Amino acid sequence: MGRSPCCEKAHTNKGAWTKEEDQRLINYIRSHGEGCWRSLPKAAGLLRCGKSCRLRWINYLRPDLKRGNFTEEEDDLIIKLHSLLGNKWSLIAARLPGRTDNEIKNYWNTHIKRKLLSRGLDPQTHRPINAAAAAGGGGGGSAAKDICLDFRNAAAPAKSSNEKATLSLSQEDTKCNSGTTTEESQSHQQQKDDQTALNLGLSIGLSTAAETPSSSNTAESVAPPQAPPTAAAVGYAAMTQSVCLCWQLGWSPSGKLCTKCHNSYKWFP
DNA sequence: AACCAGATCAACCGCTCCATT
DNA sequence: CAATGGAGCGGTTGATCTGGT
Repeated sequence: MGRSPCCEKAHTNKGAWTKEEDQRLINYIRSHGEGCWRSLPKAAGLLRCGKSCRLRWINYLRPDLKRGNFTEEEDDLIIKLHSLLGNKWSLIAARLPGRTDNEIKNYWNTHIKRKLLSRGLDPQTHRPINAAAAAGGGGGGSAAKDICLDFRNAAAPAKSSNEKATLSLSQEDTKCNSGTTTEESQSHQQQKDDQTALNLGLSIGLSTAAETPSSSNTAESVAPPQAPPTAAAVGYAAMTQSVCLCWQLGWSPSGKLCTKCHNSYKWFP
């Protein structure tokens, strides 16, 4: 059944790249650009798998790579992004110019994990380790679950009629944490600070055609629909319909939406 | 100097996603 | 609509480096 292998394994080199191979790849991409990776090795005269060429180029040879140690700012940004996105290294890398997903992944596993552990935080959930254990059982899920999507509260009488179906990760909006120990409260405070500093303008597009907002959509301007749904309405919608979560993180050049959202929110290009 | 353990990072592997046919 | 193939992603591996004994 399977598909043909991505390359002829019998005739490909493996392991570390030689200078000559690097040079061949660089020369080829300089003159032809990044085209079809599958056919590139042959065209470039390399006995390598296309995937291997792609990886080598992206992770090591690309001219715009920033080599060297990560700065404190980059550290913090990675932690914040990871708390929101989980192990979506490519998305995280997209926010760090000159850094690759592989580099960030390695850095996370070797440095940041330890850093968070030393702060008493679970690297996966970004919650205090005690709380993570207490929340326990199946609670070892991805960090992305940290984002509070608690529509049960929304279904209750709304605190404010202006509540929107928009996730802006400010302190007020992250109500899921409930740590109580001193250690927890310290790291909780840290977490709050982190989240306060970063507003990625996450938005939730309910997959209903009932709303037709008219503003443009950018990371900074995730405007509510003209007549914002009440929290109760949002909660009701969430309970009665499938919810489509489109994260408008603001860095996708294509800004693609799922088909449902695209159809529902007609103001998107 | 020799050995070992832990840390680091480049590269591989298998899988999924998505466009095309 | 299903099959196919290429690209990309995330997890894992293994070679190399570094620091401690």
